[in-house]
Amino acid sequence: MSKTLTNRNEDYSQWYNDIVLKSGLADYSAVRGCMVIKPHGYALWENMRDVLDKMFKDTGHQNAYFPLFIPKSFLSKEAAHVEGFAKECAVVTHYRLKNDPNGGGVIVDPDAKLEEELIVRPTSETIIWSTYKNWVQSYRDLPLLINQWANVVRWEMRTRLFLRTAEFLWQEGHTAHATKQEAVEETERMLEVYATFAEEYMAMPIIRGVKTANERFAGAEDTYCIEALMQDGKALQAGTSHFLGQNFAKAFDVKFSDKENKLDYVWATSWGVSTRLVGALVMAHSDDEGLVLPPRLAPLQVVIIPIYNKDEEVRKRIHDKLSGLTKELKAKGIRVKFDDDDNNRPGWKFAEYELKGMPVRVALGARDLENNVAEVARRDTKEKMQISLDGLVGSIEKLLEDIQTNMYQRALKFRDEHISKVDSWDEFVKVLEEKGGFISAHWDGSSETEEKIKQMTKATIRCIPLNNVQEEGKCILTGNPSKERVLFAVAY
RNA sequence: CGGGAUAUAGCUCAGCUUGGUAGAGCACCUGCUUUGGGAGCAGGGUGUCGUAGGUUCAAAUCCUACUAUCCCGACCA
Repeated sequence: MSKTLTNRNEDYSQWYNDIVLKSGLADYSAVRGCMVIKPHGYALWENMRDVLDKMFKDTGHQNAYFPLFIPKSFLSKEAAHVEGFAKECAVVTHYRLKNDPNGGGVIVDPDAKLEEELIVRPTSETIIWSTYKNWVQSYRDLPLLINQWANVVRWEMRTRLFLRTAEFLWQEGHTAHATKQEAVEETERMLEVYATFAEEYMAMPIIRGVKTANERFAGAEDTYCIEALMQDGKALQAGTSHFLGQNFAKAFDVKFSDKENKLDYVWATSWGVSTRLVGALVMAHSDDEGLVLPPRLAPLQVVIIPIYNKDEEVRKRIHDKLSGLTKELKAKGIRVKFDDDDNNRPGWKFAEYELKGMPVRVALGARDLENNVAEVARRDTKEKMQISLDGLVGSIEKLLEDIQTNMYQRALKFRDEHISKVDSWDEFVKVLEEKGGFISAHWDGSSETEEKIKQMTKATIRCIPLNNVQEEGKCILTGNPSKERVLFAVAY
């Protein structure tokens, strides 16, 4: 019983840390703010990456790879961009170590100072746009649709496993277009890719929206986002897609000749999701017994556990039956593990696979064999069923789909119950304190008001939902006129 | 970067007040018995007591500095 988790209701943060560590997703590392992603966590990320990668390619993008290091001067070319990232950049100043003449191991060789310092990329707009300058001359070179899978570094003061670490893995798409309209369409298209991924694969409902000026990406004209709601009532930005206008094209002088042979700057987008999605997945679905993973992303979808007894003949029959079942499931493309390891007993395995979030567990013992059934347990509801061995593969296939759907519906219900329409300041504060979740309220559109609300309540405007209903109202704080409601929440 | 806490076996922690040669549980290893919700018995190994100084005959224990981690703030995907 060494792996009991902190109760979700007692201490949500501690529960989150416990579950990430004990389910084997990740571990702390020797480096401040950086984590080790363990095989179970990395397998989850690989599945996310593979699905997204296919979606990117299906929408016409190609992968490429740009350097980890960015010359310091590049970063200062776009004013808003510098301001956004300067405070959290790791800087490389030297390129060589040497033995300490005083015997203290190695030291930085003071003679190996770089002429120009290098920044470890916090994001790659600058290095990429300095390159695009050479790639784009004519409208025939456009659109340029590139994505890269990479690691980035942002020197965060306070880190949390997956949600905010100094180094993280992500993908960043960077595209160049001939017209503003095309670029805006691309921005929206990729937001929709993220939304589809969140809903259909992560089983996580999200709200599509646009950020306010305060929350906008440094250097963007418009930042679109998908916002998810975690079980503790806090919001989490799960993906962003930016319309960059001509800001980077101007900063890096990326021009093209159009059909009329007129020179113009290209229009840009960038978009990204990160390993933060793993944290989102954990906080959206998991419970006090451990992870609950959606079948479409779970590293393993089905675990099969034999329950043997002393009888060698029965043991062999159980083993043969389950080996056969494993093969059949694999043939159907189901990710399955037959845990025939004799070192751990069934009870231990049940608990362990629940902790790891395995969607479906099949157990078979002598008793079941006699009745021609298997015990099938689903992780999302913890329901156990006796299912006939005849047609078991079909039952499991269907069950995996049911689980995927049920997880989404359950999260959707929770999310919808946690969007509160509020029309007075007192109510706003009360709902924030007592219920959490999204608050749909009127706002006068000014950054000052948004900032005040943030200081008073910690709540920020998560987004202005796309296709938002236009409705006359009064700002929740100032009483000034407003044309639409926006979504507030305390966020991760 | 400010406030708080912590640092001892792989993990969780006791020991520190009152200085005297390092402890428990879990995990691990061996064997046997077991196997339907984190097995039982027997035996066994495990330490630079976070790092560096200082006080002392003697430091896990007292003092100083440093480092790291966690929690709470400011900042952020």
